Amino acid sequence: MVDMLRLVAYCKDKGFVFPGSEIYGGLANSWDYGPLGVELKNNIKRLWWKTYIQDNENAYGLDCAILMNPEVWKASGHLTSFSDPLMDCKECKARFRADTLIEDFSKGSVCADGMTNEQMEQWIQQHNVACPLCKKHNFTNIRQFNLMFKTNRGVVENDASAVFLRPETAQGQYVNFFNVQRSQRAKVPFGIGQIGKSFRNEITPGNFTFRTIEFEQMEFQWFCRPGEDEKFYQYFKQKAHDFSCELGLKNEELKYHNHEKLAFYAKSACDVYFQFPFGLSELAGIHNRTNYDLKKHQECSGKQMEYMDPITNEKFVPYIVETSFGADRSALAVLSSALKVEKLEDGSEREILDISLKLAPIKAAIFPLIKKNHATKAEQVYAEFRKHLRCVYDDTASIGKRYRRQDSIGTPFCVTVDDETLKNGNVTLRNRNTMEQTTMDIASAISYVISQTQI
RNA sequence: GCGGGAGUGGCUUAGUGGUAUAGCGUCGCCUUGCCAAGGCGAAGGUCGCGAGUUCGAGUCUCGUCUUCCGCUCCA
Repeated sequence: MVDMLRLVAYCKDKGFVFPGSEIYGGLANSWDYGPLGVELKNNIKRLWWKTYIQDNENAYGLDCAILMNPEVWKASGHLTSFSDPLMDCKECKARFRADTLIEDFSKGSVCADGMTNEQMEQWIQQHNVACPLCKKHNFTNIRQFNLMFKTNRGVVENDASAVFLRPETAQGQYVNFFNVQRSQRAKVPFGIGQIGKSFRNEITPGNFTFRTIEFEQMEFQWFCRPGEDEKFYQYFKQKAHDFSCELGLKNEELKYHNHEKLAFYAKSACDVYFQFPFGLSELAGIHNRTNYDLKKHQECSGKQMEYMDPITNEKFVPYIVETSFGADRSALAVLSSALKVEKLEDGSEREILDISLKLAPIKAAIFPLIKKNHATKAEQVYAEFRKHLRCVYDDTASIGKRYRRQDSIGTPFCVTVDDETLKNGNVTLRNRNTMEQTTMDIASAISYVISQTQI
């Protein structure tokens, strides 16, 4: 596997990923997908959609608003658990939560929950609270650290108009549970999925596109009867594995970790880990969230969230098994897994993107064998191909160099136009995986490439 | 957020206070009948950004942004 520096350089060089706002010196943890990157990511999203929505019995798509009623985030717990009052010790540089400092110092006799930041600062000063690590008394002021991005609705900046950019897409599926159920006449168990951007104000440097302040999630929520949740949880663990393999990730690059320490909403949780160049890290998560979310929304909204089973006439708040894939992480995993560097005999190196035919950003490249003899015909062939497939045309340099260029970005098929094409319309189709060359007419070549590469 | 490195055409890089180097890549022409051949030519850099010191700064100082390594944090 290539190292991270090489991968980042490759991505910029070929047009997969560029640093965000680069001409202004960039913006930390933001990246732009280039011409090839957007094709790759779209292919990944299409494959996910096909796997989880299209080719899945009783599953429905959704595309929710990024800005939601702030009450949603109260109900989900994000407004409290995503927001920490932080203080740093100026002496030893350790960081603490102010409420934890107070509660630990008072041995639990003081509850800091109702205190304002000013009150907490005052309390810490009055009681001469020492740094638990270095025992000194030199804290910074409280800085409110909220993982959610806040913005304002309307023209007046005040708390009444504060709205948040969603930190996960899942809540959109939860609040629309009955809209989907009713409009689609869906029966539990059924699933709702969506692909969309989420935003988190992360402080951690990000390992390229692995952790960014703005990222795309592919989330699928399966709503089921209480008691069936563990069965479906096992089912979706297997499905996540199958999808990872369909991305072209190899068995030995994937690891599974069942959580013992669980988040407040989950009954059981499993993460899919991928061996990234910087280490083993999370690619996806499967969570049995129980009926926690819908019950919370029932409490907070006052709306009934109980489903009436039309066959048994039972009423229950559905359990939810969530499968959450990172779209950007998936793209990064695919690139990490596929990029190979070959050492040649003369000491130079060549890059090869050994990516699956379905995910390849460019499906075919069309070449005239000799520019001055075959360019006109080749341009016509290109015009035919691009009606059906994402493809490119290249008439520069030698034919071998053009093959190598396409190999370096994972293009599965190269189509060469030569004298024979001028005579009888046959082109030469070269397959990157097998290195085989076959001759066929243009229409057959297009059909064949479509059949091999479409999702 | 803390500590320490780094930033010169797309990439790699020379340059230790006196007019900005080269290779690769890219583009054009010639050549080339199938896996990075060859020849000729061209474009592309206010040296991350902003101040300061100096007659003069890519080079020294300060700030700032980005990035890498190590901590810290992490639904």
